[in-house]
Amino acid sequence: MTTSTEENYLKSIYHLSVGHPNPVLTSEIADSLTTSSASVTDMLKKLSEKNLIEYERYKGVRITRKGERVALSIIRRHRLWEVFLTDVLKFRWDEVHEMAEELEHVSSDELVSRLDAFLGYPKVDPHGDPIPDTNGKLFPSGSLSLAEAQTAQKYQVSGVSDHSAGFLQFLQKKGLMPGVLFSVKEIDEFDKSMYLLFEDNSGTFISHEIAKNILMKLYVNS
Amino acid sequence: MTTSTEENYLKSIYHLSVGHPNPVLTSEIADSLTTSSASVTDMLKKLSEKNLIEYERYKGVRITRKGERVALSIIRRHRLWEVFLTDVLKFRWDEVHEMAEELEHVSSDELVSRLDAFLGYPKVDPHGDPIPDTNGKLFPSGSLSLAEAQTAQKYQVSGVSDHSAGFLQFLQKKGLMPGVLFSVKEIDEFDKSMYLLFEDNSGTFISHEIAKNILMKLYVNS
DNA sequence: ATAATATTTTAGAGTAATCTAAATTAATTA
DNA sequence: TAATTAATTTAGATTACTCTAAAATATTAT
Ligand SMILES: [Mn+2]
Ligand SMILES: [Mn+2]
Ligand SMILES: [Mn+2]
Ligand SMILES: [Mn+2]
Repeated sequence: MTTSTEENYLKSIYHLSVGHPNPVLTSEIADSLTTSSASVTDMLKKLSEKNLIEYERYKGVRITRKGERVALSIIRRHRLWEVFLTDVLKFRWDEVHEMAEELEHVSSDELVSRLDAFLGYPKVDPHGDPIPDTNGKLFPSGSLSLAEAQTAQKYQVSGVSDHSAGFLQFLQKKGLMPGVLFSVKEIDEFDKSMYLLFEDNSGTFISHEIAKNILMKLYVNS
Repeated sequence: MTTSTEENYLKSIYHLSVGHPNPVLTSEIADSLTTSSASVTDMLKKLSEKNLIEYERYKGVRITRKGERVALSIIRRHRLWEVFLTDVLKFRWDEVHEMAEELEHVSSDELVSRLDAFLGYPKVDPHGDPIPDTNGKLFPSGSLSLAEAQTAQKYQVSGVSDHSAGFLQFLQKKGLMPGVLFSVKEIDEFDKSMYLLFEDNSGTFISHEIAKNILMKLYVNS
């Protein structure tokens, strides 16, 4: 039905769409897939023909419900495989993306659903991104940026908005992985840098630029 | 380096080669991959160019050491994924082949080696076929056909030579899976059909045609 | 509003894999 | 040995995806 290439395009278009009401531009897709605009135009015609996107030349592209369903199913597979790679095969969170990029195209639905069950129906992937359910429903995590954190509050790291291997390795080193509890001891009023305090009373210093790419939630004792 | 298609061709050529000293014929490859002879000829030229096979037109094809190494690495991946699918995700042995056929092309070597470790370094796949090691070494199982079984001997099912889903389901029903112990109660002198006796004193009847496609080993108490 | 610039599309071509039909070569039969 | 049959290869097309360069359209600046 859909080729791996079509799936990658749909995923890219979906990710570029979410939270942006305007149509996605040809050049944005080309950038995100590191391919030429000419190739993108060809593919847009093909996806449009299959009613997976709405495409008007020179006007950009909007994903349809049908296209979104395909995109979410690939995203589900991608994130479930990432959980498998970290939790079961013990890969680091900065190593799993490339492998999941291949595994997500393995076509069996039954395989995905058994994998989901084996992993214990995880809600988020190793980067804190939510895993769509079988019906393509995605529950928003309600996270906010660490840059918005206040002192005298307890927070929990819930994800990242920069997924690059370098950034992930940096956070690993700092101990800022999803799940980790912390409070903000001090915020510098000039450059907005922060000193974070962990549960064990150790701490770490992070710049505002870094903080912007870390997601967190207010932590409430259960 | 090698595309999925090239890998499938090499695997097919390898399987058709093993135990047959004569070169593999174009038509045999076409049959085994259900493709046209014209397509096979094209691919043979390409694989020959890459020194993965030795090809002389009209004379058939022989796999090189280099080609064999690639084939064995794909076979290793295929069989390890099959173990994962049966042992971990609890698929039946007749369901796993098609999925493994896709998973075997996922390229990460580190993934394969972690999977191997997670599975406990299995020696054989769910169908009793041996799993090549990292260096592409394949230890022959030393199995023989159930058709050669004698009465008053204790045997263990060790594999199959027919891998079709129908045959596997049939054996499942009969309780003749790899690992099962049995002895032969009776062999009909006219049609060579057999009555097999299991450990729990239950038994089953099988024709000579079926027996030929079941592999076994003499069982010695440890 | 016109010109300059940026973006997008089209044109034309290439690679990988596939097919059918025709031509070639090999094997079998008479 | 010659004719017939079978197997294999070549020729010519097709589909999916990609590229560069040129043409078309849209946006921005003067
Ligand atoms: Mn992908
Ligand atoms: Mn992820
Ligand atoms: Mn395969
Ligand atoms: Mn197998």
